[in-house]
Amino acid sequence: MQQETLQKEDGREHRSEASRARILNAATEIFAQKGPEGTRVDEIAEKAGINKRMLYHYFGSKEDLYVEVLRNNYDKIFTLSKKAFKLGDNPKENVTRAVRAYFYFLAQNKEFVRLTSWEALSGGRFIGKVIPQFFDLVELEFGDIIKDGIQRKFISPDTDIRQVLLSVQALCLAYFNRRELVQPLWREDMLSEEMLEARLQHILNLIFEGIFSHKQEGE
Amino acid sequence: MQQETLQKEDGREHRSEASRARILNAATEIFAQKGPEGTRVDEIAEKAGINKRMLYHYFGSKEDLYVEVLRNNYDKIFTLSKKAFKLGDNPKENVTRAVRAYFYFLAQNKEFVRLTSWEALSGGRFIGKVIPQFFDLVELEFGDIIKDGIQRKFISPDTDIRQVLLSVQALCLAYFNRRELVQPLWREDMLSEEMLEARLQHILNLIFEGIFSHKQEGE
Amino acid sequence: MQQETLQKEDGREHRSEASRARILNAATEIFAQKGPEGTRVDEIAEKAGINKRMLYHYFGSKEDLYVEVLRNNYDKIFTLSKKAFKLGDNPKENVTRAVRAYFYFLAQNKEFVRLTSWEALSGGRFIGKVIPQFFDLVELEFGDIIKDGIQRKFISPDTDIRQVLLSVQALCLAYFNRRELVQPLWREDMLSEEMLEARLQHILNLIFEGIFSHKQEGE
Amino acid sequence: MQQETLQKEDGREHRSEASRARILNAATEIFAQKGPEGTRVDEIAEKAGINKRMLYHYFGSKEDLYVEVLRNNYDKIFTLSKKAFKLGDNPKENVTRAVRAYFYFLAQNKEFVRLTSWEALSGGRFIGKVIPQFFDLVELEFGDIIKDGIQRKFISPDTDIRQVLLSVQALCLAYFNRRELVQPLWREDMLSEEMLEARLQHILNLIFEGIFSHKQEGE
DNA sequence: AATGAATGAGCTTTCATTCAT
DNA sequence: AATGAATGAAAGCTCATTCAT
Repeated sequence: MQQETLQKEDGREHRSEASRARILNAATEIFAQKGPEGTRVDEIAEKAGINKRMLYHYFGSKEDLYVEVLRNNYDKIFTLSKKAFKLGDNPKENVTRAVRAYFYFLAQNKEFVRLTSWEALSGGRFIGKVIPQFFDLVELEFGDIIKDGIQRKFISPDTDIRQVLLSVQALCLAYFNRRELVQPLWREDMLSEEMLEARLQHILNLIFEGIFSHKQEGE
Repeated sequence: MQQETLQKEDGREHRSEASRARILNAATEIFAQKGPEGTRVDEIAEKAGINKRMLYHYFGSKEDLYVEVLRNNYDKIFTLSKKAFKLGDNPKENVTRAVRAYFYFLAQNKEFVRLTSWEALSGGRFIGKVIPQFFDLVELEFGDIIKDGIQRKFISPDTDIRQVLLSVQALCLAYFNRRELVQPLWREDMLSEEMLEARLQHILNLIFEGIFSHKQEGE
Repeated sequence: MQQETLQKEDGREHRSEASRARILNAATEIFAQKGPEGTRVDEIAEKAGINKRMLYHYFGSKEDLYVEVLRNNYDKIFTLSKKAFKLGDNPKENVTRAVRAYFYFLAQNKEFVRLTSWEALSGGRFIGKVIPQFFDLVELEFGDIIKDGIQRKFISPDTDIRQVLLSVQALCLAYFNRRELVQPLWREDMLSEEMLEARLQHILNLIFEGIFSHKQEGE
Repeated sequence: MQQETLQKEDGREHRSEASRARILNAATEIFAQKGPEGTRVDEIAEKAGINKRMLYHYFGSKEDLYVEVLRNNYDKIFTLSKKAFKLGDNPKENVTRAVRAYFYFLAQNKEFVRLTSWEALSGGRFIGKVIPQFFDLVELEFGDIIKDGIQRKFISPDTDIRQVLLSVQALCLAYFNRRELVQPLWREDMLSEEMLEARLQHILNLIFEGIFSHKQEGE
């Protein structure tokens, strides 16, 4: 079914590559918006401006196309994690840098956020085909940062790294995930630069300090 | 669409009520599992052990049934928030009590968690019909707890309550939401009593202290 | 199926007779309005204010009920024809009397008009069960009137009686049949006493004189 | 609903047009036979020899298809009225020509006759979507003929044109409408050339003379 | 490489009818 | 005599997929 086009380095057939890309873009947008079940093949074809038949020509089936969309999006974060998560000397700065990178990646990849959520709800039914040993690749690198923080005694030694990873992810993702639901109640545009930065600072603050002021607590 | 068969005090329509309830239960389970689009009416009917026709008799349409399922589940958390969020004297204890109540409510209402998520993804398309001014009703009460914490100077005055609410919700929900995705990587059963309590402690710790030990930081 | 209630002269069970009558009335109205295919059994039951089950108890099936409705309505015109079509001495008066009787019968039996039309369209599918040798019983008597008119040389001897019957029927029926369609174009209320009488006069005039004035024609 | 596939002058979509036409033909026949309620979409598809899906592709819904069938048939009589109802010098000939044209149009358009009747019974529910200001377009032109007859003093000045139109229509339509019902009683084939002509002559005679011989009457 | 036309399986919904009391 | 609850068959409609060019 899944006809991988192998003509990448022969330089001919721009048309075909272009068509394939347009399908993939359209599919990404619609799958992200409506989920795998809610998406209609016709809608993708129309949005891509190509004949529905080509979609099957290039991707084999609706499901295969969806998987391809997932792969494509996970490649992005894989790339990010490779680049942005260098381990520096200062654990706090390491965490700050990584969370910031992750948070703004999500801000700029709306589709990624939603695709992840659909996947979470379908219990990773499809993602398994993309990343057999799935977990957000980010976690690997980020895990190392936490480990390093523990070794350097900045973070308590009995910290469960998995919990931390889950929490950081949740704190970042939720802002975008629940945005449509809560936007009506927040006055400001939640995607404005200021609000994004405000959310990031809230997250970092939470991670480093919690919300309870320690002087009070220490009394 | 004839939702409420009027009780003519002759006590005979138990059957009717029972059928209605069985449909609602089956629907809750399947809608939670597969989402509004992925759910098949036949499957609900089969699971409820009734003729498909009755489903339309009692609920009018698939969509109306879904909305009814939502309403039913939101009633539960509404009840919870009324009961569990009394404001006591100690802000830290208030928060602890509320978070614990919310977290264990989620632990015990798997369907609620998933229904919420489907709704978030569909941009609250249906929930609007249930709660016109939608937001997790919990937020209202929980917000008061935070406000009180600020007034008593346990929480910094420039704290954005909305951010806190979003974060607490995210920290609790994510554990159940992403469970299916990450379970393979965690050795223990994430729903065991110990693990649930461990997660709750992690969340409370994060809220009160953050993950960075302050002595280290303070050096 | 068709359970003819045979308790007519034992005087007991008024309730049952009453129920049967209410079903028949409701059915008559709705069948006349929407036709055999467009009618819903539930609607009849609701209008009759009885349980749907009784409908089956008394009439066996939807179709049998429809046939019963037809029989009931044809009885009316049968009765009419027995009463109103006495053969007098003056052919013109005979015709006038008969047409008037028929026309006003239609005016007062809206349902009869419509039921006849549905039957005509279904090719007498059901009426066959009521009147094996069907034709509007009126025709028999009216036919005699025309025959008499011919014998007395008031009507041309080569007149085809069947054509005349068909025409008279058409001229009367059409006024009520097409009323809903043309009413918007006629200013007056087509069912007012004046307009009814006007139509009757037009029909009689047409039958006796045609619409072309003979003086002109004779020139 | 995508009714008109735009001709891209490459002449290839004959198939498409042909399919559309076959659906329309099949639909016309079956809707005429069984009425909008009695018609089954599957039956149309089977008769047209196409997949049911295409019917929805071309026409959107069963109801829209029905409306299209109506439009299509009313176009025919519109065309007729444009062509056949020229106003000549002799009123009697004008009427004769028009009635003949109308009568034979009905004889040759069995479906039109029945579709009109279904519409009349449903109170013009659908026709409204086709001809907003509905009335048989014929009436317009025919009305002019009568008016002209009045002006030239061939027809009495107090004649109500609406009544005449209604009557002429009724006299023509009824012959075809009630044919199925009365055919068993007439020996001859009512659709034979001779019988058609006989009916037309009867109608014309009725219009011009009435059925009562004037010598008798005049005595 | 690309397309318009077509399809079959399956979905939601409706309806006349019967069961159990 | 009367009823509320329940049903199976079939209706209208949709969707991913393939055929023919």
